[in-house]
Amino acid sequence: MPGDRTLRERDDTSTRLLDAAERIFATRGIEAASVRAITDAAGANVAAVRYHFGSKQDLVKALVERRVEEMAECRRPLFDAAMRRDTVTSRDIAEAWVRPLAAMALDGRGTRRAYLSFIVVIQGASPELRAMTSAAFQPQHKQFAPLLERALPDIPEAVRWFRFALAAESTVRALANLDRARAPWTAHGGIDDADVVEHLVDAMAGLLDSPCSTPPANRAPSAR
Amino acid sequence: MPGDRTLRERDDTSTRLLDAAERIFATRGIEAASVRAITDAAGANVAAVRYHFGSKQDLVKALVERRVEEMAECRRPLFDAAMRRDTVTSRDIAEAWVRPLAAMALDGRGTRRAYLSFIVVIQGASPELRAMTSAAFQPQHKQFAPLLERALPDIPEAVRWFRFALAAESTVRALANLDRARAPWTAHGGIDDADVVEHLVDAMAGLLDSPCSTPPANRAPSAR
DNA sequence: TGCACTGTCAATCGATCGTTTTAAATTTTG
DNA sequence: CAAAATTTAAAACGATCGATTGACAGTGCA
Repeated sequence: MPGDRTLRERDDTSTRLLDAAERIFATRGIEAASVRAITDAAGANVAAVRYHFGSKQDLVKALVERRVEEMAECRRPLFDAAMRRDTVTSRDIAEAWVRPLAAMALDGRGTRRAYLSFIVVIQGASPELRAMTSAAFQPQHKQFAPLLERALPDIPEAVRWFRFALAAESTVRALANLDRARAPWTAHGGIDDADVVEHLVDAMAGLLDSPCSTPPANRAPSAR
Repeated sequence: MPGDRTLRERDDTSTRLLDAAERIFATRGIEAASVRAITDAAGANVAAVRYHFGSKQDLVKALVERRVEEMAECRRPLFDAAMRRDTVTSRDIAEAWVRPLAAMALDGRGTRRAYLSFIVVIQGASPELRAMTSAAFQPQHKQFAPLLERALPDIPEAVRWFRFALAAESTVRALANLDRARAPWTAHGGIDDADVVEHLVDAMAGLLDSPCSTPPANRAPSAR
């Protein structure tokens, strides 16, 4: 069955552009990667970007959205299982967050390995692209709120969310470094990629579980 | 005493260039910030960058090194006090790492507040600038190794260092966001800047202290 | 006063960027 | 097959970039 889009990856110019862009953006950064470098790698003409996507920025948007739903579906069973538990632990949350990211970072199909690095470099790009990316992943973030409330009832809500956001971004960056040229800043010496995932789960769980040293009532407790 | 360089900040063209560059690099990123935007903000000519520093990249290097020693001196008393303790805790390590960074991020003098953001945007720049920055801060990283060994004797060394590098980079980024336009990704809703520092210490301590789920002997224990 | 040095300036270099136009080639469709 | 729609290709546009030049003004010293 030729043209089957579910099992076999397509080989359109459009798809080749997306794959080349995902890889080159991830390694060089958004601004440093010229559209000519991308079209050359894809074996296409410079004008192909305008024809298929509109502009360089629209190409970035298409790249972000290409895999958002894929990751949401990967996370859903983990997340639902955690929601169904009687007692939710920080480790449950950490696994539901990290595992789907790790699946993407360690995937061998196509250019999926580069996706997290691509998402990370967007955070260093224009505010408009940052906002677009955050909006695309916001649903997957927000759904963790009830889990956090059940796992960390003694932590103030603002601190809960601060910790989750901190750990969430940190794990994304750490997993992105598996594909990217490792930042010397976070050079994990001699740890297998698979073990990095386990250590990230440990780290995120420990970060969330840490006792809160500041008094919970910094603002006057409203009545009661 | 005119020209006193220890108490009063200078107002050279060179200094004005450094200050303007620190602020503009931090907000726009290294590549997106043109030397013309910097020289305009500094009230100088485009050629001033070449004359005083050599090139745009040399300007970045000069900016990094301007405050490295300043932060090392700020950290030294905290670090030495931790070294002199009989028992070292993860919280001691977290404070010795975070406090000097927070002092820089919350400083009101000059453009110091922008320095951490500037360091962060370098991590998204060229590999050469990244390597240069990492080398500049490497001494301050490496000195934590003996503290980590004493505080976390049951954690494998590679995991210890992985966790420290992860927490160290994460706290830098979080504190940089206090100056920068907050990334929506890590929007800390309604937490004072001073409280963010305390929450970061808690988070880093918890991250370091987390139990290690992977067996310590992944590689065969050599003899003994 | 004459000279060397430091610092600043306007002007411009070559290169590269994202984008656009126009037309040819290809595929689809009637 | 022929017309229509889709896709690709070459060429160039205007803009901006970092880097560089050479002239000009201020300074301190002989």
